[in-house]
Amino acid sequence: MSHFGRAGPPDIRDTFSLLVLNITFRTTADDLFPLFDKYGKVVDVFIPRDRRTGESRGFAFVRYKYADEAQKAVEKLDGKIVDGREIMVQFAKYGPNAERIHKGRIIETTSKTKGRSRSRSPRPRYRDENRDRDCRRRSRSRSRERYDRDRNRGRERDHRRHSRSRSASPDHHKGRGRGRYEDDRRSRSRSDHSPHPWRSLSPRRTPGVDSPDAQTSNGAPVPKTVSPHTRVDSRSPTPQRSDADE
DNA sequence: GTTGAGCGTT
Repeated sequence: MSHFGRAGPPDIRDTFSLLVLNITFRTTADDLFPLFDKYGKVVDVFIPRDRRTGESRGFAFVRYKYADEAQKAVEKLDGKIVDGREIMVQFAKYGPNAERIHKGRIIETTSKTKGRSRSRSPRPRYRDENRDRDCRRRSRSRSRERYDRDRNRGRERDHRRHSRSRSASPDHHKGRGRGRYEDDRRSRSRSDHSPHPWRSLSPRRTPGVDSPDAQTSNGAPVPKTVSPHTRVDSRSPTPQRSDADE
């Protein structure tokens, strides 16, 4: 009973799962256990963490033995400042198994409440009036993007391997982008440095005849067929890419 | 070393 989650689900017969959100990434199950255990009998505390980094995802699941205690903990701990962050405690909606949830929901209002005869709303909506709104409004940033991207990458990694390896991959973009970037940079560098070297030189050096002079003056094979098209240079070395890419 | 919407493991 020291490490929750390590031993897996101990016993979920009549336990109520509470979802603790907005907890710090440093908060561990051991830190939440005493906190939640104070308000009721906590059978298990599990904090889903990343498999790659092992860091907490920012939410934890607290399993209570009795619904009344769980409800009490929700009311008491919801909005409590833990580790400098306001945590949000609410009943878990989605569970590892749908059956469990179905049962949990029923149990939530029939198992232990039958003796209490207390009609409490299974849905903690009361906290949506002042807490949720404030909490959501107070913080919302690009973190979701990062997580979303991370999750997609880890999950769709297999999928992408099977179907498509190229599309919108930052990794690929970087690996291959370098080659293209070099070309692009080369062409752009020229463009930036001198947008039209032959042009400014041709008309000035040999007004009236720029074709023959441009060739020898620049020293580079620059026929009139490719004068204003600077991109052709960068696209030339990668013809298949353009075909496969788009 | 970081981040902040949401829903879980042997």
